Amino acid sequence: MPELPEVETVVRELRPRLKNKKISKVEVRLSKIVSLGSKTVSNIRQHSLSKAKKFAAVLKNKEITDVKRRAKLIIIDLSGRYALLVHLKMTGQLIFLDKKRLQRKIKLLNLETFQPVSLPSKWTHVIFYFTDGSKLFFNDLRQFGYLKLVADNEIDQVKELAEFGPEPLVTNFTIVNFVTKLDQRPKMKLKPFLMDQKLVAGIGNIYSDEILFFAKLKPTRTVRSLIQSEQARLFKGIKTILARAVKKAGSSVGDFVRPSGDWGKYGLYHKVYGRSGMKCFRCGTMIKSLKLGGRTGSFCPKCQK
DNA sequence: TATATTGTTACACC
DNA sequence: TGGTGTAACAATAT
Repeated sequence: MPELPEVETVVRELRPRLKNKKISKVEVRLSKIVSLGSKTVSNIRQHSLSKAKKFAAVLKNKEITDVKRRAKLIIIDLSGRYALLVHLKMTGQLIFLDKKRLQRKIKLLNLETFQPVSLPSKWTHVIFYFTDGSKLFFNDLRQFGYLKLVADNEIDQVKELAEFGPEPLVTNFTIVNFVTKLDQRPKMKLKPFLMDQKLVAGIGNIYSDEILFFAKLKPTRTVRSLIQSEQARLFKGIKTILARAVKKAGSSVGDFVRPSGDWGKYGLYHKVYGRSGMKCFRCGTMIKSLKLGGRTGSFCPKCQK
């Protein structure tokens, strides 16, 4: 499940590979995955083209100038004042294969079945072809992810981009900013608070569980109930856990793989996520699971107060 | 076959 | 008006 650390990993590994590459062709195999901003559409002269054809037509011959991240959204900057927004949602993948690896017909391991799969697979919905012979594959088992092509002058109108809260890992996100956010939502429970993209950007189910274990706080505690030292621990937890996870290239839970096909290694360090029914590494108590707002979370009933 | 999965949004309620 | 909580939605595997 790609959250901030996984998306950051994808961006860091794609940036040097994609920068200055020229797109020679885009193949859209499932049109519901792609969309275009209204200004982008109005720039296209051939009105009769299908959405997928328009998408491919605009991208053809564009160069990639940068690859960035905001919250869990990947932003691929393009020449000609366009940007491609990519959201991986639950099961999206971006896999990059250069000419050499394509020729060797390298097979990637499916994380559920551990069977080798070659690309494109039945879950490959969009393929980017570059002029140097390399390819970028967008795969998505659940088909919840999307690729949205927008013009630079309409990027501010992308609602989700405008509404994201602060980036937790930037240095000017301080405890003071964080407490301001806490004060805005006194009644919320801690886990849903952490997962709200408008309050702090980029945290999902895995890292909310891990951050709360680090901070020794129960997911069901209300924001209002936190004393100052607990607010500080929670803030420290956000910074520490996310930074460690980025360092380990994220967690390969579910379908997440890096653009190289390699796994993220932070899953080895999970203390509570996915450990329901197992013993707490710290105190030996059985890790419990709970449902909050329809989401399953795990916590240690003894370590987290 | 019913269920679980997640980020996001729609909507009801106060 | 806006904070809050819940349900619904997308598609698939098991």
